Amino acid sequence: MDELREILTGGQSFSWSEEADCFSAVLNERVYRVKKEEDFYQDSFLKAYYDLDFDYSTARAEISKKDELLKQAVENFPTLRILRQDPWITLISFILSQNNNIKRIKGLYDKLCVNYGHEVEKGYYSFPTPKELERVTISELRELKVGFRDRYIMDAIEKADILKGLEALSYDEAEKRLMSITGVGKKVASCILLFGYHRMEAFPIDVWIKKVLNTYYPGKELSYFEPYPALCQQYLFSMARFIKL
DNA sequence: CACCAGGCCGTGC
DNA sequence: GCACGGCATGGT
Repeated sequence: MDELREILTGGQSFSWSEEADCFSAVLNERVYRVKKEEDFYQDSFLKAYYDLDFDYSTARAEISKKDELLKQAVENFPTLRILRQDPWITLISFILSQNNNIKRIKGLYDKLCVNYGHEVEKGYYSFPTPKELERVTISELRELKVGFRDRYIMDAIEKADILKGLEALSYDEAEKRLMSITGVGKKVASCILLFGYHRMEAFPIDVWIKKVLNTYYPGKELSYFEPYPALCQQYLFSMARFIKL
């Protein structure tokens, strides 16, 4: 279950909770419970969510050839993948993520669900829609301990319509529109485009990746990671957290 | 006490 | 355009 833990709770999604014998998430108006990779094959929603159509084996082979660190990464996380998440959920999730750590982001995510989402099964709450958050006040958000991100969330709720139609745009144009939301900079935008729109050309640069790039790839251009920038980035992110640079 | 976490904003140059 | 301080919160 270790690798599944990295994929589901390692920082690309905050929807999943680890329970005694499974991982659970409220998505698509119901609770999903999974224990292993194969559990994703049984349900059409989870199949798409788990990105089963992408040719990961070809990508892994190519990425392994690049260098020793990426080779180790592929060995350590043999079934790593980029989840196909809901754009709205990724927008708010990654606003919450800034200058924050994964454990606390998850805590804030859950508070939003319990306070503003709806119960789809006893004790399980959906992530609130823009409409459910329509009447939220900035002071209510501050009480949930989102901190300085309160006004960013407010702006995101107001501008939620920006998310519609981004699929059709070029990466740069979509990024530009996302960055018109206060609190969405280049890094958060790249996470939304990657995890919410499956834009595999994204390369989110956070504090972990900065350390990896400085330590293992000094002077290298990002084009080094072509043609799988997002996957290389995700492998390196997992490695950085895994090996604790 | 310090420093850090899937950063960004506002200001000053 | 780039550098820098501030920012809420909780953990180490």
